Amino acid sequence: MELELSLGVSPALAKGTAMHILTCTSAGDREGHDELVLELGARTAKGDELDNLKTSMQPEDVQEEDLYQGCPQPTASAETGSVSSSLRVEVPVRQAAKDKGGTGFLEDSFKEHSTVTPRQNSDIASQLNLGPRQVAIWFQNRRARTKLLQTKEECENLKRGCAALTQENRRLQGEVAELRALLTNPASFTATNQSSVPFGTVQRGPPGPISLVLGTPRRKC
DNA sequence: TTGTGTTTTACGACCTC
DNA sequence: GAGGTCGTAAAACACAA
Repeated sequence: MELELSLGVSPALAKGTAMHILTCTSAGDREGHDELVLELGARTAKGDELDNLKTSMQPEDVQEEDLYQGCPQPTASAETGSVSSSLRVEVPVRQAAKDKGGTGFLEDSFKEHSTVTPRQNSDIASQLNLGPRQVAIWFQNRRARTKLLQTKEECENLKRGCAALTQENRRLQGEVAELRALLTNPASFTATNQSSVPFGTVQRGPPGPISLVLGTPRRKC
């Protein structure tokens, strides 16, 4: 008897790349019970192994606690041959990013330099038990995230600047309207609107352009 | 529990040096 | 050609209803 269960189909699976296989094999009859052998492996849909999976998913490297971190471990019943509980494989990079201290080893490396040389890449990969490609992709995505955050920040600054300019524009338009009103009806220049046009008088001179003369503020007595 | 929005991982296409 | 960005899919995750 051999059961093959597909686990955690990644997007790559649909594109013909990676799939995790849990193989459940019946290895004979002992005292009336089948012995169940569970194998966890990784292979692509084409049957070849992937670089990242080689390093992170090889059965001999994988600790059970790592695989089922935060999840109930699956139990296999020899009586029924059924596998219960939900199976979930922690994305190794996610875990690695959390490990090695609070901010994460990868984050620390990124703070030092946002790009890594192939040498640094493989160093980090070996320290975190990840594939070099996983590390490279993590840095790519991290750079993209930084850029996105910067863009958002710039966008917010521009919005703020725009709002301030709009406000200033409104104020100036109001001033222009008041001054225009003064030009058409100077008699309306009362005490109330004097305050809104401080220190200014409108002079009507000889025919030609009308000028606004700014004076000095009057002292209160 | 479920629906929904966000984040993370991974990839292919394309670009640049 | 190596290594970068960009756009995207899908899984994982967070959280409100």
